Amino acid sequence: MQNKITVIAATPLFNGLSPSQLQEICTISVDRFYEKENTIFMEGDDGDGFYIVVSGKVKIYKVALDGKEQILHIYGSGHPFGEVPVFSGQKFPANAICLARSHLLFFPRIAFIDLITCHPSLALNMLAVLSMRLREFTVQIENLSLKEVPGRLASYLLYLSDEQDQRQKVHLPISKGQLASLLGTIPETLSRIFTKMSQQGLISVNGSEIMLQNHYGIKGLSESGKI
Amino acid sequence: MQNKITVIAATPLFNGLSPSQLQEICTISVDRFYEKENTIFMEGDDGDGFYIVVSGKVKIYKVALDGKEQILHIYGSGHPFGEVPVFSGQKFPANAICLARSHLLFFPRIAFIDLITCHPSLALNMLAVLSMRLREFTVQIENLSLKEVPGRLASYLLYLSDEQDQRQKVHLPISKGQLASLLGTIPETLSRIFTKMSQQGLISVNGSEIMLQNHYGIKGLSESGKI
DNA sequence: TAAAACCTTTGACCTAAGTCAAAAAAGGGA
DNA sequence: TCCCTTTTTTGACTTAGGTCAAAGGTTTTA
Repeated sequence: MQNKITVIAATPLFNGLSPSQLQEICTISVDRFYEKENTIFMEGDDGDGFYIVVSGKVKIYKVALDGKEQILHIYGSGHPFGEVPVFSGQKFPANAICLARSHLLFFPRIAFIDLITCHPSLALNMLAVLSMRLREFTVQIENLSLKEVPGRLASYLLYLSDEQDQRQKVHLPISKGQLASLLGTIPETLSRIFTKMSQQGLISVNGSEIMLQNHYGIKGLSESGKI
Repeated sequence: MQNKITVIAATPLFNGLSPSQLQEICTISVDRFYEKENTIFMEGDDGDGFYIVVSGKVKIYKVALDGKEQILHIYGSGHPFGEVPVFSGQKFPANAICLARSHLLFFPRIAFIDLITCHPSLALNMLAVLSMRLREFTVQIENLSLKEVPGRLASYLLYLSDEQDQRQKVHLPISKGQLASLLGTIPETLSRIFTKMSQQGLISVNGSEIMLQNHYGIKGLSESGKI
């Protein structure tokens, strides 16, 4: 299981831990394999541990009664998720499903809490992870409440540009339908906004490749939130 | 400073700590007093510690360029806030202002991290606090994205009903203008929805006293999210 | 390679909720 | 108590974005 210790060592959550501590962490983790579309957990389930993505892609989301969904996160290699029930003692607040064949590590609650209790720096790392997630949520709330859909799309494109370290061209890592759900809208609306932004010369779209033609204009749109 | 140790002892964050540990916590905390409308910190400021409300009321919020605001939390006695920069090492992700004369305790970052390092149960408590906050944010995102304004208001009234342990009558703890901002809308829209829900016999409104006439109907509205 | 299944786009239409303006009501000193 | 300020409500209007339906495109699979 070469992969496993490599991913553990590269995960920010385990930054700064000694090799023996990493080995300990590796020992308590359990490999879990999922096919595409497999559900990992559902809102309201009891959580007796959390996960880290080794490979694949995981979607964390909420659903309304009418079926509309809001994506909270999409996580790839190295990202932990599902920690809330571990520390709050409550149920999962959202659903998790695989968007691709995935290899996850599962960390059982009890063993992990023991580990945290002995290793303060692991506790501080986990506090940092949750804090970063809180920050991400404040951004998402700001986007949903204070920006219109074009502003949210502009923000997302800039986020991708930054993440992929590409100033000109970005690649959408998910389908446009899923992107609509991440941005709190529907595919039809997103499609129209891609068209409008193309007409305005801000971007040009070719499938899931987006050319950022006017970085400055996109930035303005993302900050003002309105057209 | 009788108040101070009493509040510290009653705060969930410090649950299960020994009297001597509580004393230690009391020692590192710094009293801070604010008038109504005083700013505590602003988005982008550096944070070198976090706060707990002893008395008064604090609003955590984001603002758009056009001045529209979205309230993230309103905190009263016993609630900690402003922890994100302490653990993430980044700036404050939102603004904090007092809605009334307030007495706060400030916990300097360095001293508190030392304390956490020595007391694993304090670390676990803080992890629980952040986890609960993540859960609250998922609810807020769900409300903003998957519910219409009447559904959000219904949810909020049920939340108050639960918190105030009053099945029939609830008291709005903030002005209707601030409530609009908490629910991600504007005062005019909120006012119209109060009127509509009254006409439907769900509630009756008398200033900031709301009678819940049809608990079952309100629940349905809050769950479906749509009228 | 054809056919099926799925994803994306376009068009026509509708509606929740925002904007602007003004009136009404409620607090808060002096 | 009265006046001034702030908050809340009401009305007329606009609009972002959702709904429904159908047409192109892609990708998968048999």
